[in-house]
Amino acid sequence: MEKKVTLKELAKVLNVSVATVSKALNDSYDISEETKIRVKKKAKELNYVPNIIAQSLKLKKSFSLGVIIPNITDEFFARAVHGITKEAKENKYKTLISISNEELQSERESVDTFLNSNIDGLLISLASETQMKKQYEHIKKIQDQEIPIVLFDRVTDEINCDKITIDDFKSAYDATYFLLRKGCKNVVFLSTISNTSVCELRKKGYAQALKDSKIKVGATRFLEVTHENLEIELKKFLDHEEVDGILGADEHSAVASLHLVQNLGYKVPGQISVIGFTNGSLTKFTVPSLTAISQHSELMGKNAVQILLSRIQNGYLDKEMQHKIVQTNLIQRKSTRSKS
Amino acid sequence: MEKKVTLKELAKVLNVSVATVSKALNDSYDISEETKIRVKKKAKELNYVPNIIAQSLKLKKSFSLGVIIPNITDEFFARAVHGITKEAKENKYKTLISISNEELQSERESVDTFLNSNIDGLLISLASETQMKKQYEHIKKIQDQEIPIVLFDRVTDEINCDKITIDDFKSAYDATYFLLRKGCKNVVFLSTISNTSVCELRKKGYAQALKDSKIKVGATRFLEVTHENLEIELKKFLDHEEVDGILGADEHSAVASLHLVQNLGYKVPGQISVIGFTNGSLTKFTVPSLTAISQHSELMGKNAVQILLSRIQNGYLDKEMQHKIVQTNLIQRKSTRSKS
DNA sequence: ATGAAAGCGCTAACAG
DNA sequence: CTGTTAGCGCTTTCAT
Repeated sequence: MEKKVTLKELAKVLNVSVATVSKALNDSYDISEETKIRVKKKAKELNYVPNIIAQSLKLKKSFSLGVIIPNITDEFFARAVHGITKEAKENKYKTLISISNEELQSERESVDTFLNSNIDGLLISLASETQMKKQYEHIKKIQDQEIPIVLFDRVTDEINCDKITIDDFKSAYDATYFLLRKGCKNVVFLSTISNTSVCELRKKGYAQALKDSKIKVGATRFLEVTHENLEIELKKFLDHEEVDGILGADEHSAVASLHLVQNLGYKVPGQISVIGFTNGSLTKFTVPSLTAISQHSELMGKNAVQILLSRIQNGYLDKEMQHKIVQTNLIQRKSTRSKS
Repeated sequence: MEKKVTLKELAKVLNVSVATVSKALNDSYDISEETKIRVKKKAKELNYVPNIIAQSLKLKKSFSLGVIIPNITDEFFARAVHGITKEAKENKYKTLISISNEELQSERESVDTFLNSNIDGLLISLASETQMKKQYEHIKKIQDQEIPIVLFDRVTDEINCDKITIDDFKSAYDATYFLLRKGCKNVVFLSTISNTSVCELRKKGYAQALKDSKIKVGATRFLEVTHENLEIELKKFLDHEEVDGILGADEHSAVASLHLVQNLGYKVPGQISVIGFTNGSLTKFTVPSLTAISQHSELMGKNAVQILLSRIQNGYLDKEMQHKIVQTNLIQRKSTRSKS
């Protein structure tokens, strides 16, 4: 085993003090060019790598960011994580990932772990249970330590911190409007992500679009289901109600409903049009391909890190908390009619 | 800001030494029951949390595992990460995640980061570029430090460490055999994950199944493409060749080909049957639903952590390296004929 | 049963 | 420009 070389050893070999070596390596002002070069050369030669743990202890800074996401199989979050890890890496930060599985308790545990790991900042998208129960003391606990937080996607007004989301209201509004413009009159809102802030905002956007419609359209109808009962609930619903458009609040509800209604004999988009949030990599392989709202999740992750790092570097209360909006766009495919 | 309480402060409040507090909290033998209780009570009262950084420095152990995966949008890896983080958390280990994006250089950088973060162990699924170029010095560098490694899914014989995979050969063999049994005669092997160990093994399994066939079947045909050119290459291929079965080496190739061949007018499963590796959550929503090989990726992640932790706890060279095989199974859906 | 002291590897006053 | 010293928070011998 190749033993790790420390500052002390470097110092001995170079016949200087530990302090000098440390300063030289950190490009301190008060070290001569000459010795800097000498030290750096030797450091490279002996394959010196600084011990981050020791640095952390001394500097009270761990160069690590905590990340908590509700789940990772949803491609939205998978891509967000990709953006996050990439941007963090480029800034020499490590990322500690924790998946809450939509559970409040799990989120609390992660916070505790992160807290005694001395993370420098936290990125979190809230679990549905957390949003439903409106329990945020664990988040406040982080803020008590003056550790900056960036909430992304699933946010709440009850926490004062930087935030980044899409414009859920507007995106849903636009998508609904799009369906109406194509001639749909009876659009239903379908979701498997009840109790999340994004779902609530999307519901409002959808409702407002119906309300603003100049032509007469059906009432607002919300169908909130789970992955498990989606099929049975939607079927029941279709038995009673006239439906010619579905707005899926998440990728799963869109893909699953697209599948189901066709199995039930409806033509898509002939009789029913479907639009879904989240433009996952498989949406283009459904039959027909799915019209979807692209959320640019990777970009959101990247921006979230940037905001967090700037907060870390400039101090906790440097300036007003910001809420950044990432643009979305509607990718038109074949699950919606092409003309009214 | 609520200041963090340290051992020193606890000691002062309790009128004992720092050493005593530390030992009491760690349930050391040579502390009286009485003081243990007293100390623990006070610790809880003052909300004491140990500083892991300091512990790490002292114990030369960071309680963190490094994880490197080739990508995260592939549901196989997303689920594996889920299994990993969950199992690690239950054992009080943190997970540092890095995505190599299939690039060797990125893998190297991650290794360096991990190395000076003093990870206690590494979980890695190799990037395709790494496997293609057979460059493993960065991995050896980890082993030089006697940090245990578990290779999962994408492995190589050139690294002596614990491994966990599915039986790629057998799974492909069985899937191919399944197609033949259903009457397919001209099965093509389609992959977008060329240059990976898993792809090579699956190719061999497929080839062997054709070879072992008692009835006369077409020759082995491998079609290795990228996400980008899959469509054009497969189309070209179908123009010249007779095909009544497709074995997709990865989810993407299966889903994309299922989609394409139907667009080209073939009936599935009437004229062409399709099987894919990785039983992602959307495969059941393709039309027709996709027969797939379930890889139990979450379980694989969990087991990988267990193996790694046992190696960490029992020492680097405790016993022979093991190669664990996770069972797969074929989920029969509608993209393959139901009888011959 | 408890405590004093050393030290993990590093940084940063401060002194020279 | 360089070195001495103290100390980050913790664990662990070794005395007592």
